[in-house]
Amino acid sequence: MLSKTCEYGIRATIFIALQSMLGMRTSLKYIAEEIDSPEAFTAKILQKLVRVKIIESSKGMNGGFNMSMDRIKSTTLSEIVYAIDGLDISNRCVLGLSQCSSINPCSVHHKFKPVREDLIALLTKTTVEEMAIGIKEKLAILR
Amino acid sequence: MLSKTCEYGIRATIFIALQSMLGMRTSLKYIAEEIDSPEAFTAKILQKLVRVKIIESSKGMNGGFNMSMDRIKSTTLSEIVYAIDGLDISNRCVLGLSQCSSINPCSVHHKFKPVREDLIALLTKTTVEEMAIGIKEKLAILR
DNA sequence: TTATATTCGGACTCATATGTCCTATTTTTC
DNA sequence: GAAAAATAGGACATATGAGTCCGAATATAA
Ligand code: FES
Ligand code: FES
Repeated sequence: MLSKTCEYGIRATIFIALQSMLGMRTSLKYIAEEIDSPEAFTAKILQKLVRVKIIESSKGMNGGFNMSMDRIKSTTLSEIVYAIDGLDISNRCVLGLSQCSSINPCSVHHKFKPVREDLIALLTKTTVEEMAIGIKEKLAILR
Repeated sequence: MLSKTCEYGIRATIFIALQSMLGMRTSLKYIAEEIDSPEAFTAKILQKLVRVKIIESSKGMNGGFNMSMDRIKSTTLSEIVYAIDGLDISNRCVLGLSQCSSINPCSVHHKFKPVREDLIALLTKTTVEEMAIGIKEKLAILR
């Protein structure tokens, strides 16, 4: 469904947002511990998220990653997924046809379309803020 | 979502079913042409489907693959997916937590659960027969 | 019985995803 | 200015998924 890269990326973003909401910058090391991910690999993913400006980083002592309140409120799951895994999740034919189209549909296209639309709605409507609050309120976990 | 192996496996099964409904056994070569898949790789996938008895094979001249009318009617998409990709699609946490559970949910569990249930319903309720008829009626394509 | 057409299955290759390591760069603290 | 603490980024390593090759087994037809 999602690549591991993407899974780590989402969990890391949620944790960074949570810390940012408490006014704190977070180090890679702490992030990797808290989301139970390989540190060096997570570093690569965070670099990517910095480049697309979903999160911010600062080097040096007391450096680390953070997210602006604006970004926390406006960033949706879909942006993270698209940045890391691309558009396949919204576009790709379930049966692997080179194009997914209602005009030349595969054998499950018509049944699958609404399910996929629900999935896309989930991604585009779920904000990082919402997820971070879920963690804060202990309604969800990150590891 | 589905592995390529699984995509090829499903498309091959649909085509074998279609041919079986016309009373014909189908050779690997013809299957690979019709579903636009690499022949040797498809062979491996079909071997697996034979082992789990979703399709049948016979060697030698005029050999090939076929499916009993019983199997065509009773086999669902989910059986093919589970046989090839395993249960991950129904079980795995979207955010990669080691367990997906409502008691210790990840940040999207509650929103994702109904979508996944719809997906599982799609898989368990869609029969090979239904898909083969769709191809026969030219309502869907295989390549 | 021999030639031919087919699947079976093991060993291999290739591509991509996942993950590690090491050095450079930047920033803060002393 | 030097030491320390952090991210950046390239090169490398490993695992898995995707795909190929080839000989063995089997069935049919002449
Ligand atoms: S054509 Fe296959 S999902 Fe749309
Ligand atoms: S816990 Fe993540 S999807 Fe259920």
